[in-house]
Amino acid sequence: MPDGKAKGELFAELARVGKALGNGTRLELLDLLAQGPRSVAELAAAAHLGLTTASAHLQTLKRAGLVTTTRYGTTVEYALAGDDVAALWHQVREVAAARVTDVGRAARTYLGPDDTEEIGREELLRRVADGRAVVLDVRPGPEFAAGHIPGAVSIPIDELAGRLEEIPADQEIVAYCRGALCVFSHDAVRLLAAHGRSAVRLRDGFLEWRLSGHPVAGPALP
Amino acid sequence: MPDGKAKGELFAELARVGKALGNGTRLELLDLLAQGPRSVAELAAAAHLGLTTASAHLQTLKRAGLVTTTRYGTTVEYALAGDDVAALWHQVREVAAARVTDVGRAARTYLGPDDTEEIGREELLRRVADGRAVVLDVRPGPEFAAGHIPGAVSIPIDELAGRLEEIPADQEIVAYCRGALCVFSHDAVRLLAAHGRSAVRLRDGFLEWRLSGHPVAGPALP
DNA sequence: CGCCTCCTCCATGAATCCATGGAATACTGT
DNA sequence: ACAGTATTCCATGGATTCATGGAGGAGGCG
Repeated sequence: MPDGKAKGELFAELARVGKALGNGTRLELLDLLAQGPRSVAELAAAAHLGLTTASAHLQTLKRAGLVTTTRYGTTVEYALAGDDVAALWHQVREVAAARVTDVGRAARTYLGPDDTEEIGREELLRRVADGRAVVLDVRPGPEFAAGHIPGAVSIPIDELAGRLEEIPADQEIVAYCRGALCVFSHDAVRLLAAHGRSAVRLRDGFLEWRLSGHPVAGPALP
Repeated sequence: MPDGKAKGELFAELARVGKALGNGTRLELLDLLAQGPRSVAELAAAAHLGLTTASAHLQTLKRAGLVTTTRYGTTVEYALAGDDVAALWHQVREVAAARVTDVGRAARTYLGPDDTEEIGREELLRRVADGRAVVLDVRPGPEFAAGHIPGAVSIPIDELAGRLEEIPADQEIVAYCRGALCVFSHDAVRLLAAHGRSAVRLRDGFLEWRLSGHPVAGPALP
């Protein structure tokens, strides 16, 4: 069977994509990049990594074709190579959540108790159309700027406690953040509830909103 | 930031799925399993692997939750854990084909020259409905038995040369095999063309047929 | 040109992965 | 219980990966 070598090479090339996904730190960087382009230093800070460590992992991702780089002066901006990569990352999470029992446990540990109500994307649209709810984006400012749900108000989770009065008191609040693995919206709903506000959480987050074809305001990914 | 540990653990758990995809041999096994359940010995033979090597990789896949095992007497049958895993494998291939330039080159080397005509799934259905074409499944017998396109005729590629007369001469032939990375249908179309038959190839293969929600004959995956 | 910022390259030791044989286990049939 | 088959467990050496420091570009600015 002379094609044994060619076949092995083909699968080895495919495995480069898999290898890139085989490290928790890289997945964390990928999750951040799914929200929008970032520089190396920003990514390192957001993921609590050393600069060289972050750079090394980003280059691994780049070699696997999952991210691209653009130079702006001295800074290098990394971005997801395309929405197919975001879809891949989403599918990894889907499979892991469904098949790896420890993922469910780890997710509950990270996200906290299951004490917040969540609604789906269609329900969000319905409540907004009815004028019943305001949509609150609690991600960091730059991520909101890179793209968000149309009509959403941006109050990063760090500033939420001090800016409560900016949210109309007579409306229900629907908070969202990055995605299913993001803790911000959980924290936001708890904080709002503690202040007597009626708040629910969007199931999943902005990544899934975008992947499911819903409209996005602000610059889109290339 | 006290949740740093929990977050790291969560991503590390997710990375177990990625790690499982980070080896060409395992991807090859996954590709075979996407066609239907198989025993360890069958998989080892199909992928030209040592028995212990195949067993070790299959257990890695199992630990990552991508496959399940069922015991039948002394033999252990491995199967994909679900269609979400097949979708993940498909998405890996999509991204790799689009983003890793070497994958395109390796695929061409493996699949051979681009000398065969291919048609899409809808076009296949149209030609069959018109009575113009017969559908030919050239995968090994057990894979056909595990599931196939309704109405397809099974002639494994190894036996095709000796069973040409079984195919009606007045019809066009649409050959398919496992998926986009499977060489059988390419070879089949070349062989049929060399014998003066009018033959085209289904784009992609059975995996994509099933994932896109088209009907399947024979036992389906759990 | 010097100097600063941002990032990449290089080297290193610890840890992990990989393929592979030989031994051990699980189950079947007699 | 015994022999036979299918699979897993175990040990091993070689290769790869990982995090992290320090040196080395690349580009902007005075």
